[in-house]
Amino acid sequence: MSEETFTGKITIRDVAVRAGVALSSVSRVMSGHPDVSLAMRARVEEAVSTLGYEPDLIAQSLRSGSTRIIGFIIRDISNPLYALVARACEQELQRHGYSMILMNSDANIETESKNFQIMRRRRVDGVIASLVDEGDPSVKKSLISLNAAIVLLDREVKGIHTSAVLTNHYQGVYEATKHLIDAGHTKIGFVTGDENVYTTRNRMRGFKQAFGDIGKEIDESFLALGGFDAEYAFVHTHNLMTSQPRPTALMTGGISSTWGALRALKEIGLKVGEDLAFVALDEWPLFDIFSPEISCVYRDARTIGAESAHMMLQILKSGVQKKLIIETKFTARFSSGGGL
Amino acid sequence: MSEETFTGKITIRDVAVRAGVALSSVSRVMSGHPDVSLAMRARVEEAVSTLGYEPDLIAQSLRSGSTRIIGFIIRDISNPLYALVARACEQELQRHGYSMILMNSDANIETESKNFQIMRRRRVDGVIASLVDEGDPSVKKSLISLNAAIVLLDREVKGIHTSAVLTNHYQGVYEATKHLIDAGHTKIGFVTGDENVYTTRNRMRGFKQAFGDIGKEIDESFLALGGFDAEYAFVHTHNLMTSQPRPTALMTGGISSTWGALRALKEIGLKVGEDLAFVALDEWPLFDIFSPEISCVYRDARTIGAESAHMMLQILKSGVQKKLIIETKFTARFSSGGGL
DNA sequence: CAAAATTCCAGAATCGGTTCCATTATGAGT
DNA sequence: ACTCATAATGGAACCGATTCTGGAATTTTG
Repeated sequence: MSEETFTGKITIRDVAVRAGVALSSVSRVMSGHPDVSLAMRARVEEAVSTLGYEPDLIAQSLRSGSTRIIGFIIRDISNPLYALVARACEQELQRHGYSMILMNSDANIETESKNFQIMRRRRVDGVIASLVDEGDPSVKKSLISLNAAIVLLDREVKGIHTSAVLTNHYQGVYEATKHLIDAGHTKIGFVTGDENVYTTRNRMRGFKQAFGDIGKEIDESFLALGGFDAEYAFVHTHNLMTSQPRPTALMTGGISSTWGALRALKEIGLKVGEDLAFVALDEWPLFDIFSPEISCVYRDARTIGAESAHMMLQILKSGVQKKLIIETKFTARFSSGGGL
Repeated sequence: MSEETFTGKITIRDVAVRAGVALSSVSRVMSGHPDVSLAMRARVEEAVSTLGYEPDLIAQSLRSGSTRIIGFIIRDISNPLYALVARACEQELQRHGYSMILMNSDANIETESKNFQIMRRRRVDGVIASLVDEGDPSVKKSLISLNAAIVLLDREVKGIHTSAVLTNHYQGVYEATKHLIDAGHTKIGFVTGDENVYTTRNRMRGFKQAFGDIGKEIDESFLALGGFDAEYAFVHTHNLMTSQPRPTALMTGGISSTWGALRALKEIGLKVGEDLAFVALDEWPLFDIFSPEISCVYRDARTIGAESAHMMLQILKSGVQKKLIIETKFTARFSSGGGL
């Protein structure tokens, strides 16, 4: 009685002593090994429940080589889209007995590299990541030396075969651009991150295709593909919209970019849906209370999160790697009118 | 050469062999123990760098008893305020060699309880948590049996002394309410979560105080304190604003509540700042591009995150527990006008 | 009823480190 | 030169589990 009250940490040893059996027998009972008699099972279970024994996951990890931890590396969890992905992913992992270690790379390739190193040293079973820059030479090394399962989020690394959840931005952006072109726009600004990631390249494909359809080239001077952060979008939206000639329509890729751009437009005094046509790529849950309503290309973040977890679990269980494409959908609202 | 290329995992043993010294010596060099000669240090370091040895954190954890992992349990990471807290916290922990395991309790007391159990079994060094319900009997047990450092976010648990980062909601809500009362409002609706958490109780104190100042009691029928989720806020805002008599002003506590309430108002067709005065408790980063602009009570999420990490590190280092109060600030904008 | 097969369990090795202890080599003190 | 303190090192125990091996007890078989 008094022992149970005061003992700091109950180990398998304590259980073995209490039940009067060997360590190995306790282990067998706990893991459901067949070589266990009914009497043995009963004795051990009695001891386990009265002592309140809970196996130590650290010790199990060391011995088994599996930590049941999945790393999750993204640019910034405070981006609502990533937050939704992370949440859905974590729930799904939790359900299968895995925990998630979260790290923000902060759009910094060195931070990301360190994150991978820590994941490696922590011996995580896998990493789900949205890389800062697919092309950086350090990335390939990080992924290989990680020595764990990998699922990429909207990324492709040349020369390495990994599972990935990709988004069909192409379709949504194509439709959005076509929508603008059909309305009469040809001077369309585009503010988003660098082409060193799949996301931007895939979006640009859709953008170019829509122009190609009418036999036109895009005007490079209306492009600002330098960063996903709000600050970059703010500055370049400001520049674009105060230059001559200025775009009559604007697309922004990523929620932070959209935020930065909308701030710039507000400061300049341009009203979306009136003074210019505006389309956001990636929708954010609270967009629906915006006024005027924002036209956007939607993708389901929850599905992305849940599917990335599934793919991870599948690799861990059966080694099967695959790519999954998530569809996007353009919805025209008030903001993509006007501007002409 | 060929060994280095093919070997799967390099252990301290490999290093010891390569350097021709004992395991314990390698360990001493790695940990910076003083009992190491210059020659020894050089030999070991040579071996370490040519083999690319990295100590295994699992093994270190098992032996040392410290995992250098901090658990982070919140209702929902997709709440932007929590996301900002988590991000700042993670950065600060990372900087000091700690990693963060993230878990969403999903506003569910049982999920939260399981989360604590897993944290315990993973032997995390500490947990930073925003509890679902301070009063639930299981919570106290969870916290005690966790056997780790604890920092609570905006929570107080009776009978347990823990560190905590608290917010002075009182002041901000008091000012906001006074602002509405001064404008002539007496029928003020309040939609937020349950009083089983410090956050709501502290907010209600400010709310009541402002009424007390003018010798009035609050009207309980305008209160809806049942949940922080958007759905609850949507339903109860709808109810409140379509009943007779209806409030002329509305306050919502928490970003999800604000979202749900704004959706309901939009659906009903009531314009904030005109048809009713509106104040949001908790501001989120993208508020600034809203139109009309929302009056709100602000608290700095980044500071909360960074400070919670600091407090955690301090407990771990020196065992010092303390409470910290974060101030709030009410800013009147367009939305809190009108309604009369 | 003896031999063979089965069932069940204890003991030891192992995962990859850290740390205590004993031992040897070195230098200082007288 | 001899003792004593000090510095540096190797060896072994240990953290808390899992799993392999071998043997005892029990059951099946000829």
